[in-house]
Amino acid sequence: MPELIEVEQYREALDVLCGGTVRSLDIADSAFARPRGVPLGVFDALVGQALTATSRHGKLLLAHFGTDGYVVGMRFGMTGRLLIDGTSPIEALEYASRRNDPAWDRAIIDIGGRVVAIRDQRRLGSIELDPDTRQLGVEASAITADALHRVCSRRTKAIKAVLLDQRLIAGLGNLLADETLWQAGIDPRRPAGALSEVEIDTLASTTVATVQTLSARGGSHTGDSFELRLDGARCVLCSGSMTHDTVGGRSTWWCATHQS
DNA sequence: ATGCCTGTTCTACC
DNA sequence: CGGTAGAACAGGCA
Repeated sequence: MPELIEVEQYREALDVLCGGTVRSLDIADSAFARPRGVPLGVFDALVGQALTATSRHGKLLLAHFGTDGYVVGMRFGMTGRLLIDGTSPIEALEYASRRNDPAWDRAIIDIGGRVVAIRDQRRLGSIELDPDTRQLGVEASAITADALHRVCSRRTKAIKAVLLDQRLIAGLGNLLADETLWQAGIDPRRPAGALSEVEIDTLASTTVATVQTLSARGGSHTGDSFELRLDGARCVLCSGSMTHDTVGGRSTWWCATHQS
């Protein structure tokens, strides 16, 4: 997605509309709604409800409506953007088309006359009424060493796979995970449970710092290792050679020298 | 033309 | 229970 940094930008844009009332809600593509097969009519309950607050859990953007506790969850897949009156806090996503076609608007909500749209070329995002946030793990942007220790403890799968598992840690995507491990000097293939206490401490604080730094820079693609994601690249920290393989099911780049 | 891509979810299998 | 691999979803770009 849009990783948590981008979704937070979407949340801030949406938050401006708090106080407005839903005039209409249109989901253009029924396949975009979750859970699969849910009748689109359930979303009609939102019409007439006021947007009271916005929040975010990992990559899930939550819009809270009315006094009855309606919550709309929005996911943005690989190429989803949030637009308000046709403009988005993120004009173009890495790895997405530079085209910007209104035909890709999968859900449109009129809140107090302002038009909120989820524009998603690839349709890997979704919208859901009252999503179950208990399925999501600890928020990555504020993860503590204790929380990371609990998540890694006795787990045999690769640390990169743990960082990406939204049920364990919510918010990190492929770029943030690679950048964090690169900054922390940890090999993405290491079994999570084999990390030392010191490495867990380092990884937790590096995760928080990386999210903070890249947020200030403006996106998940602004990490110091992002430009090293190509064959033959040399690590800018130690001049070791960058390695590319699949880890945790995702394309992974790391420094063969200083990440151990 | 083939492979690749900031994601999630499902099945099959060990 | 834990974990892995592959496919599916989908579409544009190098």
